[in-house]
Amino acid sequence: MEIKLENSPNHRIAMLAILLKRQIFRIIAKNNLDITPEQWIVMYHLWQQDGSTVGEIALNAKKDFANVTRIIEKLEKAGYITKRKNLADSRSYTIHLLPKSDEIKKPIQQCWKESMNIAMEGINNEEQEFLIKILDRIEKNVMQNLESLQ
Amino acid sequence: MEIKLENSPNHRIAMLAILLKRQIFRIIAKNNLDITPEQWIVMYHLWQQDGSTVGEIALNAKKDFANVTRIIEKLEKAGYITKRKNLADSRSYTIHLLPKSDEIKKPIQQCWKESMNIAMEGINNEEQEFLIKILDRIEKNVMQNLESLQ
DNA sequence: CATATATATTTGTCATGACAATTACAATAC
DNA sequence: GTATTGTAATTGTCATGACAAATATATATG
Repeated sequence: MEIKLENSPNHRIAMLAILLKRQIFRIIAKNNLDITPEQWIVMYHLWQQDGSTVGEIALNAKKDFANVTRIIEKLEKAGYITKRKNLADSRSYTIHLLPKSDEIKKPIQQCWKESMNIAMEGINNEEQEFLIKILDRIEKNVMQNLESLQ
Repeated sequence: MEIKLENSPNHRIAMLAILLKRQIFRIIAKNNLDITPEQWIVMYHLWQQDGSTVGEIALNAKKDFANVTRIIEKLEKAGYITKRKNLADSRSYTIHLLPKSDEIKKPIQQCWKESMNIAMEGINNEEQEFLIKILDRIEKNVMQNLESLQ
């Protein structure tokens, strides 16, 4: 049986993700904010838990350690965060927000909301919750599989 | 009101897409197939419509023209496809599948199915259809917005 | 027909994803 | 306490996404 990509949830999720990324990217650009969506996601995790290590951020954000290293490099150059030697384990660093990060917190959240509102137009709360629940289950399936491969 | 990324459908879709990409990537690698998921998507569109132009593929796959150009370059080097001057419009080229593409069609579809089965475990047809329908609606919202920005 | 505008593709550059290899330090085993 | 193994972070390399700029050819306008 031939595969139909249009009917494949995996593919549809992947493709929609690209479109959503494009959308938030343009909204951020339109607002002249000097940050990318992925950089913002790292900052978000720091807002939840300032002083996290690179590894903790990578695990939370389900990102590759190497990529988080490089995102942090850029955020550091931009003056949003700073790295300190971890006293508890000198292999690692703790990452800390700097005051400049406050400046973009609200505007970037506004961008996020704008993107959400566009994407979710006409989709009611009940449907959104159902969607999140299914995505949860798929994510669990995939995470379990990825972990079993290591 | 603070944003919670865990409850944001946009973010959950984007993150799940990364995990799904990682999964199909590893399944393809495990099977020693010399192709990437994105390269396969371009081939898929050619299987639907051999002789498409770069632009047609980009539109169908909702990809950036520049990126499709480079994916096609790689597929050409790998011997899966070939480019011919478009007689109807000499600015463009038509892209054609070569016999070698047949060799990977079945194995790569098998990888795709394996990835689907893992992701969709425990999620019944009705739920999958509901999911696709909601994704459809979100995609329409986002596409409409992206087009209005041009 | 000549000029202006539009379109198809390519090229350049940066950000990020994947994964492998490396480095530095920690923890464990003996 | 030294050797082995494990872990945190980094670096290298490639694929692909985004977008801007360049190139070649078509189309439209006068």
